[in-house]
Amino acid sequence: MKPSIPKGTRDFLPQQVNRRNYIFDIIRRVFIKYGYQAIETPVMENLSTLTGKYGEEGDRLLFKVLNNGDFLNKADEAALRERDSTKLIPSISKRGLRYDLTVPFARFVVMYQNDLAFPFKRYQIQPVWRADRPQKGRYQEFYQCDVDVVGSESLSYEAELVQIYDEVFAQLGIKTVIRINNRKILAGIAEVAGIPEQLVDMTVAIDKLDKIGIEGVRKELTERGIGAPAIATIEKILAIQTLPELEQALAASPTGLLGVTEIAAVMNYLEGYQLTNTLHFDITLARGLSYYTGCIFEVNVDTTAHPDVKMGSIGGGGRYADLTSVFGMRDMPGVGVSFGAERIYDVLEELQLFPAQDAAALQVLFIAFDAASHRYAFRCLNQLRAAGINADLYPDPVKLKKQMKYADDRQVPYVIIIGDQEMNTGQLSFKTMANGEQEQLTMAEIIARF
RNA sequence: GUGAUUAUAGCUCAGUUGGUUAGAGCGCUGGAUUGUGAUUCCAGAGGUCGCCGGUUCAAAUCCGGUUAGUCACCCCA
Repeated sequence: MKPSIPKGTRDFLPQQVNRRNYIFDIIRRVFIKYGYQAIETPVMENLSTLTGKYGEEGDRLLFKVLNNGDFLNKADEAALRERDSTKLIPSISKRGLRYDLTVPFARFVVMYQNDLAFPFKRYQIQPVWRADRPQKGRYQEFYQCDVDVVGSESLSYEAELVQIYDEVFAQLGIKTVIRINNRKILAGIAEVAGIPEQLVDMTVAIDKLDKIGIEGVRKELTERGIGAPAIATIEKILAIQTLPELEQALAASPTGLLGVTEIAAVMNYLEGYQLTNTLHFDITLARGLSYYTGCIFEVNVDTTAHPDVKMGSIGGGGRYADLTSVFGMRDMPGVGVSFGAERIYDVLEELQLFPAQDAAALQVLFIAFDAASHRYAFRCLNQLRAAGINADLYPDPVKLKKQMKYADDRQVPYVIIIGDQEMNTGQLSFKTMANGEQEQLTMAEIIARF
């Protein structure tokens, strides 16, 4: 049979795994430094935990897991007869693959509320699954790196998350623009424009501004049934750049003013803190139609510093007033952000920012001529490993050519060749692959080289 | 859910208006070289042209269907 893997999934070669771990390690270390703790949740959740949390589109993109056993015998007869898949699902599938890390986290918080200390600061780096049609940079299985704090409304956490973004991308060497806005400001705009009940329509349209331009947004707003006077008001406010001007424009909306105050408070926390990346208040940032209620964030590659990189957002998040009420626990506010690890990988690759020397790589390969020197080499190998040097021994004393070729394929920087001569003198042939130079060194001298 | 596009050697791909035995590069195996990789030279192995059907004297090539991949839209990371 011809081997293959499911659509939208990927295998990772050793180099790719090392590079992915490089990204995850940086992110993880920063999370830990800021006091966040790791949790993990199962790949599968009860389907009832997942359905209805991501909208109609989200339900369609959920991977459902077929029940074990004689599931058809227990299937909904009527739905089966009508060939109604949607109606049939509950009776044949009770589990699904997690769609994101936020909903499982909400479930987790409710289940362990008595064991957690609030504010609870958690991070989670795990794969999620979506039955979307795959395309460039989008997969059915991909990793999310989420960091959230729940149980506090303090805006100092918003400031802290900006610092986390800043520090991670500084360490990765990517210049980014961290954009910040506030849902309450968007609500204020809708109020001032006289269309408070069409807030969602307005946000969805504004969110596309980068992509479709002001003309496109105008068209989209019109299509969504928003009148010309309201559109004019919206456009006028979207052009505003500074907080004081915005305060004036939103004077009629207490919610809008609160949003402005919140942004100012976050900026205030960050005053005097030296950011490596650009923090930019962007009134046009909207972040889709998700559950955010306060500050929202999005991170993009700085196109001034990296003009050739064409990449969507590489991170985003925001504050939500109530994470857990769908699971019966009220008044649990939180704020969190996510890192788009898959996209960050692509950016680092394009900018050639991955470290050249791979920490996990093999450093030395032993090569032997015959059975006796192979046994001798095995003991030398143990000494190198005991000294903490990544070392390996070719498994058989076959032709040198074959062993050397393996060393080359493994891209090992040094080879130690052992034969009669070396065993008798204790002076091993230590070869530097890059230039082909060979030296006669004792084990002690070799270990001292690393 | 909508649309476009691709499928030929292990991999990446050529293959003319349909016409002899389907090619290249890389990789693989052996040799030049029984103590040396990457470099050089020589030789060799390796293909049911995704699958099913149709047109034709003749199909990798044209037509229909089908499966799978890729890309874009919707949405999203």
